Amino acid sequence: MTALQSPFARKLGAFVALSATEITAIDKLHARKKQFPAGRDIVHQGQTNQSAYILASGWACSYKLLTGGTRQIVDFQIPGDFLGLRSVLFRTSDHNIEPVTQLEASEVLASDLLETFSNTPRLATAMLWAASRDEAMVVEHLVGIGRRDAKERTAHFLLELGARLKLVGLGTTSGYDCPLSQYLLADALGLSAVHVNRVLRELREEGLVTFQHGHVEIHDLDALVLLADFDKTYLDHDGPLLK
Amino acid sequence: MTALQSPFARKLGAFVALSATEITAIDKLHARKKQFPAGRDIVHQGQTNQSAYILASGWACSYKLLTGGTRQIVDFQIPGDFLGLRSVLFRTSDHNIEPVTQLEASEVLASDLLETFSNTPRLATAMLWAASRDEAMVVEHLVGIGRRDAKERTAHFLLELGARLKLVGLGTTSGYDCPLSQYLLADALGLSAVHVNRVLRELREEGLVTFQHGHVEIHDLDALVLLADFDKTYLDHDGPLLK
DNA sequence: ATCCTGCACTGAGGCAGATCAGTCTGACCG
DNA sequence: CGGTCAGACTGATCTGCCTCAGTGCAGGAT
Repeated sequence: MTALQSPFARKLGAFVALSATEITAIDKLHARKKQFPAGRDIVHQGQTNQSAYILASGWACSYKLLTGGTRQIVDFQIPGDFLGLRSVLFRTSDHNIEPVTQLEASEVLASDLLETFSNTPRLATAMLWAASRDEAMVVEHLVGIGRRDAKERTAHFLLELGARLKLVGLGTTSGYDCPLSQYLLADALGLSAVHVNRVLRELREEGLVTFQHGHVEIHDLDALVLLADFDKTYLDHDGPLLK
Repeated sequence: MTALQSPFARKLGAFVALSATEITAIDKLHARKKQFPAGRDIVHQGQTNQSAYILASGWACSYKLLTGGTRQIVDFQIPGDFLGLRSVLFRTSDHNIEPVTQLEASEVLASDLLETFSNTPRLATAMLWAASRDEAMVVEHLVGIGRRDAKERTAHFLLELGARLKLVGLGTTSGYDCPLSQYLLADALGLSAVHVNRVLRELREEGLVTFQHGHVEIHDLDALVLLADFDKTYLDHDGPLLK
């Protein structure tokens, strides 16, 4: 797989039209491929001098732990996503990253990243773009948890995930495979697992969307978008923004 | 006021040691100073080709509106903060920005920003740093709204605000001036104004913190930090990270 | 001097969603 | 082949916070 076809390069290319030199620089970031088993955290809160990773295959989630044992999942990462950018920019990590499935990722050292920025500065701009998109998603989650009720929130979550997966070719408008358990969903949506179960049943019984056996099937996209007050402009745009 | 003394330059300087050329570039971004009255939005959701602003004095808030009329305030901005970065990076804004007080800000056009990045690339890296810090704050709010109860959340909010203001010289460990009404607080914390009032009273009666007449007075920092499970590492670090 | 408006503040009652305490199913295993 | 273990699922009960419907007070307008 060449860099241009890697999900990560495709994502950056959507923001900044990439030159041959820049593609080579991205290639170099992919040098150190590693495998991780599901369930064992690869980054811990408070850990210092941590590497970052570019996710090639599998799903991960980033979460924060509170004293009291509860956790809040901030976001899920899918292939092409950058893991732990903040852990390397600041020297210490403020969150944990746990593989949801077995996963394959390229390790990126802090020095690699800063060197890449200094040699191919447009990639720093591209990363700023990508980070801003991630921030927009976190903001959307914040709004969801603060102001949407359980059903709207769940619907919104499933729609956003679908839109993201479609962008990297892992889903269609009508559905996608999703390895998340209801427990993980609960930790992300700020609900109890019990309630997630109930809400999923309601959405299913109303003929909007089915999430069973690791597969999400969207039956009535329009009704779902309406229910969730979903606006995908924050994920989407056409063509590189910087030539 | 020279750029080095402007809160914005001070903030970027905390991430990347700035050269004379870079300081001049920041100076140029401050060329177009503007005034805005309190209460009238300066950026609207869905607006395209919007400028960004560097806040020189006064407070603002960024929020999202939901169909249904409720809003969620995502964050407050204080002097030195960058307003509407996402509105210029993506061509359309996904949020609103409202001045909380009368404010003074320098307008930054999308072209100015991209030109600055291309001429002084290290500033793109510095902005990536600043944006990541902002994201860390949004993540902290997400965790707060998802997993902290009203009292913890309010305490955490007041502590974070204090830490941020201290960094730009507008507050001390024992207190700071704060022009936010309980209604604004409610919109930010995902509570009703009524409940904010109750929580503030409880915090006051327990001798932890007083918020009255536009001033926050922290009486028992340690107890407050304990209650809120507050960890300021995500805001703090010593010295530029990139020489 | 009084009215008016905005903000702080209070109590009663209701509901969304949590918690508890289970059952049921299918996958894996010795 | 039964044992066990994780995840999906359910009903009963509890609770945090909201909503509604107010009062009190200060500063500015008339």
